[in-house]
Amino acid sequence: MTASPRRRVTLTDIAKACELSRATVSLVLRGSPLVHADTRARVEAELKRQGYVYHRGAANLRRNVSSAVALVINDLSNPFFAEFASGVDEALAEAGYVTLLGSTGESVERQQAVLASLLEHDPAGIILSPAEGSDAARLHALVGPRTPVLVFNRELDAGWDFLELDNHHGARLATEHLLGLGHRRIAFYGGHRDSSSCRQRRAGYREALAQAGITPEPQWLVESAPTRLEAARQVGALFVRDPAPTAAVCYNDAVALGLVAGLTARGRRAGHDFAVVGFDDIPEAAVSAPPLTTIAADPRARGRQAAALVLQRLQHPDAAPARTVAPARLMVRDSSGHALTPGAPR
Amino acid sequence: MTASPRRRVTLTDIAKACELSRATVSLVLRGSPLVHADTRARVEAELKRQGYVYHRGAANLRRNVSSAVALVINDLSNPFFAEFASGVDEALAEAGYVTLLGSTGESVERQQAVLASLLEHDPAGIILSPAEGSDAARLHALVGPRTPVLVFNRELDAGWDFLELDNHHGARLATEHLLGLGHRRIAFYGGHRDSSSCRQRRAGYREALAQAGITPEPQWLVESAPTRLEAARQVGALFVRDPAPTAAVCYNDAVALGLVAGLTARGRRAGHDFAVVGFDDIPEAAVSAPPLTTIAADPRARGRQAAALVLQRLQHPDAAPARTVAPARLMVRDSSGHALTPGAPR
DNA sequence: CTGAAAGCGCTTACAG
DNA sequence: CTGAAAGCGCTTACAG
Repeated sequence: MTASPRRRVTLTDIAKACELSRATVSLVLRGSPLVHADTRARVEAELKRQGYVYHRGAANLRRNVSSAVALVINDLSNPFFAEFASGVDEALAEAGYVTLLGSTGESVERQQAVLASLLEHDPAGIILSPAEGSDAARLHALVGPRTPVLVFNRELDAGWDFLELDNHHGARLATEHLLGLGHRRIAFYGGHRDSSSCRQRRAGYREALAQAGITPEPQWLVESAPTRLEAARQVGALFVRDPAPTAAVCYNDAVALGLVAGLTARGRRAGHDFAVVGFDDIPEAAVSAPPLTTIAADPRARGRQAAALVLQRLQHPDAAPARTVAPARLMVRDSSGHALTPGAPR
Repeated sequence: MTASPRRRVTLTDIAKACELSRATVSLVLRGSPLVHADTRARVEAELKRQGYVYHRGAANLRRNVSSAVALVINDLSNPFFAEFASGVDEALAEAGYVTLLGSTGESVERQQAVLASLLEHDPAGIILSPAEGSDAARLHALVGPRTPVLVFNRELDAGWDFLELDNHHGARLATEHLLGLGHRRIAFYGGHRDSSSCRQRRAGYREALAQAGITPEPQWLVESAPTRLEAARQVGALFVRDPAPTAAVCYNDAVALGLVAGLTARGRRAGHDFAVVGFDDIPEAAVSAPPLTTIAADPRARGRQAAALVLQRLQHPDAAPARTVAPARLMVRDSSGHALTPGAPR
């Protein structure tokens, strides 16, 4: 580790110093059993002495392989995606891959630009959580047939592998939980109707209500951007007319926490006079006040799963596209409160 | 965009199809004005027709440049780092660089491994938020003299650029705010004594207290892992003996939110009978219940700044290492409550 | 304005 | 067990 000059130390430098060919040094690097033990030791000492750093890009170019996987998500400041990215990166690192990060900020145009840029770095595969409004054909034309894509979270009809959360079933579980506690006027709060995950969650909610003989009223369906702040701002919409809902299934936890905050600001208490269920089980859900009843999606585990699926696809490029459904689990905490006492809020 | 075979389309393919040399096609790609307009048009049509994707790795190898920057952080599931990473990625993408992600999970050993792996991908520079207990000499030996490093958040005596938060001043601001509200028994809550950012924040806290003629008692100094959950568990330590503190400066927002939750669990209300100030201003701070008074570090802006600093270093490899201090700003919200009424909680 | 040639740092049959 | 040679996909002086 001499305080060497700026020039990169290459295989050729090591070969020269050891009076060997580059081929032999390369064999040492790749751990070939062909090399004589003494030669190996000499080379390894010299590698260390000169502070050699393997140039994986050059090797990959020659071998026609890639050791990178691109991860394209909406935005890391959404904790769900941060956890997801964390899981992806962890699993990829374990498998010897490096993660190339890209954020779309939920913009279809930025998504095209980001993908185009990442593709130039020759990723072995892509994990893509599509921006809202993505056009499958356009994406497919951009990515081409050589790079496998694992789509996460939002369906995309592009013939790629798909890892989906069980949105429908999760929302059913949430709604049935509230019905079981005696609620009859249950809102579906937050999210945009045109997002596929939101549509699926609403469908599960409607199905559970229908089975209980209930048709949701317009006032029970409140849209909002899927952020805490926006959700907090919309709370008034639930209470414009009596009788107002007594409970809400929320599009996600961010929205649920916003709803809780908005209720507090209006002098109501989640878990006491209004029951709230979230979706995602982000880390804050367990420690918010009150702790949030929610549907666990375990984004970190989903990240690991996405990494595993894309790596598996690299082994079997010609297998049929797979659809994987990640299970949803109800986590009961305080925000959904206790059973409604008969005759309480009518 | 023909549904082409699996083989990669290269410059050579385009050159052949256009009956030109690879050199000319390369000039088209790089936008050289030398090429005749007609030739350019022909080439560009063919590039599109065959779905050509530029292989930046090969070009970089030949040109001896790199278009990647490595970002090594503790963990994306910490929202502070998620925001930071988001800002880094955004600014790097704008400058035409791609972000290589690495997480240490606060382990010095994983940090060595992650860096070694990332270095093999030949990053132009590294943005490193060092794991606790990092050894500067060991890191320097690993990275070598060729790759510039921008250290973020925790000081590291390795002769690299350093972007630091103004921890000392921030904690002073927080403490003076509480003193100004009439508090005299002010705790410093959370964090580990051996982390440099924690030491600096404590020093600012002590300095402000000293200036008010106050010496902190042992009971006022509570250590905890810097997470919400751990912080919530330690709350009892503040109240083991009377008189207990009436306010706390927290190591960071995660800890502050944990403290708020712990207080609630013990029947106390942050902002009413106990004043809480956080540090970082993570997104939740503004929307928690109660909203958190805190020191804004604006991690996304810090991320952009870190990216700018490392890119600037690439232009001036031989300039002296720079230390940049990012300003701290007090954000007053509800968790620090109103002025103590004289004679209230003694 | 275009082409022939060399080379970035590595690997991999193929000889010996 | 080791070496000479070709080649991955690109760029860049240098000629013409």
